[in-house]
Amino acid sequence: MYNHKVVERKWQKYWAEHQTFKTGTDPKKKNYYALDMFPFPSGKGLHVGHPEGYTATDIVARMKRAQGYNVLHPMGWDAFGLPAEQYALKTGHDPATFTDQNIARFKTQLQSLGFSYDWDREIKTSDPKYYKWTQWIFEQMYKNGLAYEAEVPVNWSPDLGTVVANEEVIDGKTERGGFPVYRRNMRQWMLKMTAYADRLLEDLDGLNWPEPVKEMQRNWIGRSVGAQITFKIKDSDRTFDVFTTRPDTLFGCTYAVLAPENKLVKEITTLGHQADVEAYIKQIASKSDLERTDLNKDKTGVFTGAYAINPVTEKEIPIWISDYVLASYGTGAVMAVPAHDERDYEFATKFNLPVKQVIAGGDVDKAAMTGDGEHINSGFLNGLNVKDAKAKMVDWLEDHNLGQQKVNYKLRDWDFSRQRYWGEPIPVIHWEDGETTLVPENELPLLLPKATNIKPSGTPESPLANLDDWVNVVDKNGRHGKRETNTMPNWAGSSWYYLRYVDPHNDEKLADYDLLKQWLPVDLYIGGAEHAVRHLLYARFWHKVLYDLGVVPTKEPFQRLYNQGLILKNHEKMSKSKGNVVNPDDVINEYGADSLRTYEMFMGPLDASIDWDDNGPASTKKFLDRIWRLLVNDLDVKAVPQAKIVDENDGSLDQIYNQTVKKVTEDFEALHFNTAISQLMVFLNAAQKAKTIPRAYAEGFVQLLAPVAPHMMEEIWQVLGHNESISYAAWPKYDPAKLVQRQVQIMIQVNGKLRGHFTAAKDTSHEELQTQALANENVKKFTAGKEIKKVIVVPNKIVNIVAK
RNA sequence: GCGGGUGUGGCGGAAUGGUAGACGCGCAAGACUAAGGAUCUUGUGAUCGCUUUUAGAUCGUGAAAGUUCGAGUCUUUUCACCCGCACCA
Repeated sequence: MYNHKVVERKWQKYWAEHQTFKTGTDPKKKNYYALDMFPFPSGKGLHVGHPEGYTATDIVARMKRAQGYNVLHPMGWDAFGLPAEQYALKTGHDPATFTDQNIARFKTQLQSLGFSYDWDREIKTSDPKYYKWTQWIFEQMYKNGLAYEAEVPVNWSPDLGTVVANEEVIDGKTERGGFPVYRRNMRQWMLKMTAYADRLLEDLDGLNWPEPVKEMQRNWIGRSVGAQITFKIKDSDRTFDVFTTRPDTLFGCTYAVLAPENKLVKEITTLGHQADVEAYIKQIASKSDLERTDLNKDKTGVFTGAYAINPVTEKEIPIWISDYVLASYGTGAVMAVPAHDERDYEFATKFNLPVKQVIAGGDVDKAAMTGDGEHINSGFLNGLNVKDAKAKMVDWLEDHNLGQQKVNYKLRDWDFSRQRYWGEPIPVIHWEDGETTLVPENELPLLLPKATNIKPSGTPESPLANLDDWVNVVDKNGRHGKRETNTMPNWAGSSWYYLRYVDPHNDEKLADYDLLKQWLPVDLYIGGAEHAVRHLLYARFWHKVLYDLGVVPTKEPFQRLYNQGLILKNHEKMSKSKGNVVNPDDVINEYGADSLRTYEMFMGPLDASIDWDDNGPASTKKFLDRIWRLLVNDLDVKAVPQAKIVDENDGSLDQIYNQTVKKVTEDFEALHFNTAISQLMVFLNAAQKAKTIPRAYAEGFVQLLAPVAPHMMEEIWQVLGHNESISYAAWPKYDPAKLVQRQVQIMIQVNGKLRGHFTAAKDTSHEELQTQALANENVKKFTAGKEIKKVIVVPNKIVNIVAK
């Protein structure tokens, strides 16, 4: 009987001792880079969702090795970040120790699944040897004007004691922990991601990624073309700019709205309105983002008392403030055209502001008219449609120096500061004379100091601010300075880790350029869809920056991306609180890693979210055990059953074997593991029924299954008489000549309904098929007394008789 | 509200416009057994029919319409669920 506990341990040991999965460097071979999204080593250990994506890449990696590729298949740890720090705070642990313990546990678990990682290339983002280069990349960005400090509106989470990026705010709450987020201005380090907006958008087109992910990134970047228009303020030499996608409606602009956070607000508010405006701003500031969105239906705002001049009508329009105008998009000010914008319409209706229709159609007494139409009340635009009017208005604005065409993005610069301890220190010193300098490159890494009190300070300073010895520095001229106390967000380390795997021990560079040239871009990258925007956008951004610096040879990091689905339990996400978590350790213990791997690949399409079936691993174990019994002698487990596994080929399995080789190879390549395994089951069923199995077919079958269930297949491979690991045995090939069926089943339809069938030799002529079909007894019943109008013959498939 | 996706047996799921339900789970019957939760064999969409065997008939891929000799697959409308974005001017 097959004992998975003994055999799995045996081969895991063998692989480690023989360095079976050391990355190949044979210059004669092609290279293949199969990458998993590295995990954040949480305290909970691996859950059953992790092995799904990991098994998928492992299968491809193993197949590629057998197909003669050098394969880079690494694993590492996304070790910095809030969850570890939160947990450490709660339990009084040091996050470094705690993280290392978690890593050790994760690694043991991953190894027990038999993944073919090259563990010599293991990395962790919290390792100074690693984050030295994270800091180095930051410094390059700073030198190139891509990292800058600014007072910006941020998402502040008092509960976490830090700001979070826009991308980390879900429904007005923090992604981690679900805490409320408040808007406030803070001095932050920003990365100028917007400078790459167009390239991030354009280069999506060439990527082999799921279309929904590309679409999400496009939406997130949110490019829109419009005009920036300058408005003068009445009785003042001040002006402000607005961004609009509808410059054609400028004649209909009857008021303007500034975001409450707009700096201009204080300056223009007239004496009589100061109290109102201040009260409103205060009210807005005390509301979380969530509360602000909840107020969606009901628009709020106050009049500033100031007026602007509509540049085209030269009429006075009131300036209001309202939180429906976002400070962080465009210019933080809008021109309101209530007749042709739903939001403006709602606001104007509520506050009794004038509505002026400038495009014919609709009924602006009832609702805003946002469609296309002929311009009216619009001077030189009258009679034009929207498209032409836009162009003409932009020309007019440019001629009069009042505005120009402008492209805007929803994408914001990346808020790169966290007021927390467990992250990469930002290598910057602020000097007493106001100068800001980088920590010199030869002094990197700037180590994260050991600290006992890592509680968030609740202020814009991180806990590092309390470490006087660390914070205070003096240069050789006696000038005093303070280190930057903000740390990097945990997306920093994960934005370039795939580069480090290529050359993980290099002390001179983040990775050797020639090696990067050999391995990039990543051929296959599999991970969860939750990273569709954030991680993948950040990584692409960093990659492009490094490309411009000549550090990496490609424009894009990941050529082919695939998202694995979730594994559900009773149609719900698994979670501790629901008590429906399946622990892979238990499954491995009872059924073996091979059974778990096979089940997770068999359960359905890789990208679908599918319910976990408690019988699943048992069923795949049954399948694997049937293979074992078929190929290994019951009495002497070191030999094959001689009567069954023979050197002669009686031809009975020819067709199905060759079909299986073809389908499994193609399906693995396409990541259709469920249908590949199903085909292997079909072959096994046929092989069990066959009198004998040619040894070559038995071996080929074992090879095809080896990427999925490597431990048992290694063992059987050995029983079949091989001394070397199955990993590099050349991948089976199929003989196209043997795929062809001699006999085919021809289905007969009458008026599109199936009425019978017969067997015919392949490539029987049209006429012959038609004659045979019409002669069928059951068919005659349905054609009797009817006129045969037409007979459609699809060779080797079907005959359809149209009778009336 | 906008964008994207998915709807197929009791369940997970297969099906280049050409035999719907491959493969597996579950279930049922039988065999081997002291026993079986092991293993093997057979059956398994619904309804009817046949029930001595072999056939066979009607319906059936969320719903409705359309294109076609022929639609799970293509088109339109609609419903449900899931994911993403959510005042982006």
